[in-house]
Amino acid sequence: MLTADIPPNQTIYVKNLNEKVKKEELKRSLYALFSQYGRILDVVALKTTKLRGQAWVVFSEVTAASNAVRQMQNFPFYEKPMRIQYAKGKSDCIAKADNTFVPKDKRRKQEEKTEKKRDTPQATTNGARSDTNGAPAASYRNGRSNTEETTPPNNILFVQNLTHDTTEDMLQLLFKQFPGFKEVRMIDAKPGIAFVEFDDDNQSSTAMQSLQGFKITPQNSMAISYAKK
DNA sequence: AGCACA
Repeated sequence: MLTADIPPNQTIYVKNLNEKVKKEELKRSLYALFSQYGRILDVVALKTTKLRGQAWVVFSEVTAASNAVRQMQNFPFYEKPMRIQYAKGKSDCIAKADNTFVPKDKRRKQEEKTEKKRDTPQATTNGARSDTNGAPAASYRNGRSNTEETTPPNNILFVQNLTHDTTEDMLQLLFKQFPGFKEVRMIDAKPGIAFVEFDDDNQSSTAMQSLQGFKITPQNSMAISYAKK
């Protein structure tokens, strides 16, 4: 009965939204509002009778979702207090990145008790996301959002959420347009990520800001952070 | 109230 016994999910489910707001505007506003908590990979909203007034916001990190659930709870949004929970299932855009995406035909009994995945994505080389996991953290402050508050600047960027067929050449095309670009490095054993090196921190930062969230496919946005030293 | 990805 407790609506809070849903396990953490990098996607949040938002309800009690003002149904008069048009879908595109709603999505843009949700994106803007929740961006302060981390990288948003997707926002889903449908206006069907069953689904209006609700939306899903997909973050690149579960910790971002956790902070959003806590801190934006009851936030007055278009005159109505948002009700936020973790989503019950995995978003398609995540499943696609996972390679666990199942088209809607086998969707019936996918009740496999998530046993041991051999491709244990355990390798969160991502960088110790020392997010405030339990502490209310600085309340959302509007304005210049410093989304990269976790890892100190580095001339090397860490790129995540790439599709598994992304090549160094593709990334080079994107990053070489920025001054100071040196090289792209990928690791065969770890598909989906890459390191991109620049001459200095300022140049890497510029590239990061410009390409942050860049969609390599309609449903895959690159998540860029500084590499760990 | 309502948990999807047209």
